[in-house]
Amino acid sequence: MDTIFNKVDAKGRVSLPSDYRAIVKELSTEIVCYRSLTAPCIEGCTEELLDKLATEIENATDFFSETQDNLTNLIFGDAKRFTFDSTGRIMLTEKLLKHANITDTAVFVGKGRKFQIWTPENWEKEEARIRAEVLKNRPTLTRKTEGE
Amino acid sequence: MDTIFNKVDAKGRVSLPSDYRAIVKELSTEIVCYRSLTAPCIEGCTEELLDKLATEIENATDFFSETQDNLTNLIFGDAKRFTFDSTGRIMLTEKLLKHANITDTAVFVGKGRKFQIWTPENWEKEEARIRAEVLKNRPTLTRKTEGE
DNA sequence: CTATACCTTATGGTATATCATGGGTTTTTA
DNA sequence: TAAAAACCCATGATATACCATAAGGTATAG
Repeated sequence: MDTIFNKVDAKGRVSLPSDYRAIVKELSTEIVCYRSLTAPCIEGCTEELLDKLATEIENATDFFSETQDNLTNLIFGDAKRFTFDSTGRIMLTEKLLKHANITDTAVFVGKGRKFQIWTPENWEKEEARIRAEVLKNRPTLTRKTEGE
Repeated sequence: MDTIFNKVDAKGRVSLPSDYRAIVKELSTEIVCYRSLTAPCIEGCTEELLDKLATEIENATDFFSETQDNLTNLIFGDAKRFTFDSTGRIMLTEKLLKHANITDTAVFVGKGRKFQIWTPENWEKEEARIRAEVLKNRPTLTRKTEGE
């Protein structure tokens, strides 16, 4: 949850927001990050969730389907474990940082069970885009959410 | 639940009205707040309610769908947990206060399972708008009740 | 019926704990 | 052996927890 702006220092270190850490901490001290398939940002989650995603893909698509191959290749070929130190920092790789265009500031955006990391500029644009998009389709959304 | 005016101090602290707290207190001491999509106000609810919404979205859309991506970003990127202390206060963030234009007074308005926080001025306008809306529909309402 | 005592709630202030961030040192590895 | 990564400690800022006071409301006793 929440959106948090943290600095990336000269060594490439960045603090994982404490709220984010809290979710993982009980189990371990590591998360998994990979390049987003659809946006110029990094995605992160627990390894547990990624495993779950793997089985979901296996169930959802044909065993021999090209789609499954592509998705698994893209995500699992890219995913890398990051352990955070006693102060809660991780060191992102060049590949990830470059994909998201991050240099000195990382924006952590909560997504429930996973999160994303953006540059301030790109996130600002993305947020505006989403808001416009959702407002346009609001009737549908309202019907769905009003169910509860 | 009625409408309650509370002060916001220099640090952004504001007392959650006791009636509102009572609903949550049995379970926990925290609520979730986020910017309203459609109005200049803050919305609040229990985390439970937000989780429910999240699972609904997960069920209604598939993992890689753009809709799911948009909704989870919008909801969880914006929402933040607020734990209230022994005196029942929470500390609202700059982002939330700014969105609602709140400086020194917060108006709490009950909305069933959730609530809203307005400035006195904006709430006055909103209430007038709602009243006008209801009056517009009054003929229909009257015919219905006269039938009994 | 009124006045007082008690309880709840809001609000102001303060201290403590937590977190993000910077720098230095050691250990690993390429 | 040089560079990078893991580890450790220091510090300033900030949020959180706690205490004290004030105000309003209710119940009970006189």
